[in-house]
Amino acid sequence: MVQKELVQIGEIAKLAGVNIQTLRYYERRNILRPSSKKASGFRLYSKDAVKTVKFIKRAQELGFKLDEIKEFINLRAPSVGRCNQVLKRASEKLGDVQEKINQLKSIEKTLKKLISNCRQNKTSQQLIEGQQEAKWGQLERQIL
Amino acid sequence: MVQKELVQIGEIAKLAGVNIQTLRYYERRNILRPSSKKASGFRLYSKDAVKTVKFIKRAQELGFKLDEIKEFINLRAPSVGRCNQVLKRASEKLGDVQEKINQLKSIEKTLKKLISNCRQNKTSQQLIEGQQEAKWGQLERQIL
DNA sequence: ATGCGGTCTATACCTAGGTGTAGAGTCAAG
DNA sequence: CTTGACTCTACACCTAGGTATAGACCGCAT
Repeated sequence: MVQKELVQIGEIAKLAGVNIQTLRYYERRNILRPSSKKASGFRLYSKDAVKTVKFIKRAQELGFKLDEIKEFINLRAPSVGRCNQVLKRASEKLGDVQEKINQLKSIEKTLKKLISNCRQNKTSQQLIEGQQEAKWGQLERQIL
Repeated sequence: MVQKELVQIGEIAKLAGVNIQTLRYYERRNILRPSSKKASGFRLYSKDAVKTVKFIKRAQELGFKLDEIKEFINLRAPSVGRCNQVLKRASEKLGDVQEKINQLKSIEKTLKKLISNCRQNKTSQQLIEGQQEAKWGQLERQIL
């Protein structure tokens, strides 16, 4: 009901910055299907597909597998009808996402300490080795 | 200067919940080396290695590649001496981490909306299809 | 001194997620 | 009605990150 404009696979690939083969692969994996096909077999995508592909790529960088990403994507389209189902899956996903956020925040905190430690080091040039060691030791136990 | 207690590879693998081969693989990749080796060639690890392995696994779930994780780990040990270097790498890493956090937060937000939308749906059972559609459309444009 | 579990190296194999290639069909422009 | 860019299917190949297997060695308890 939007995006009447259909484009070919090469256009989507270029705009989304991925290989054409990747799009065909996503189709095989049932992750992203073209809106339609010409009689000749040419795939036709709505331009929204670009956003979907970019979402997929972003989600991958966040450590989600393609199958998980598929679930994210499925949370919308087929949902009209089985809302309980969506509620369940979405809540699970939300938990995963929040867990990842917490893990990252803990890494963030450690990095910040590492950095501020290092800056102190710089200002008070050449600290006594012993103290230095002790500090690194502390951080080690936090980061790992 | 801590953890004098050295254990064999199988112990670390069991405690960290990974395959023994994985530890040998990490050694080949220079990500995690045993503290020492017996004359016989048996690897000996300090128990801290368990934490390191768990950190590696967590970082992988967050979408970091082994090479990136290696950098994280290297931010500590060899740092005594070249603090500027650490400062630089750590700041870059911090940026990456914060970017990931933001991406995840945006997904989190979308999921929350999806969920609350769905709950409304449930209470006001069977909404008019048109309105329903409109709502899903909105979310789609946010999530992707 | 021997049996048994743990470990060694080396090499082969596996899965996820693509990427490249060949050979043929499509289609708009000239 | 041909040419060049684009696309099709099918299949082979690639990288990262492991995992499995074979054949030999270690080391402690019986």
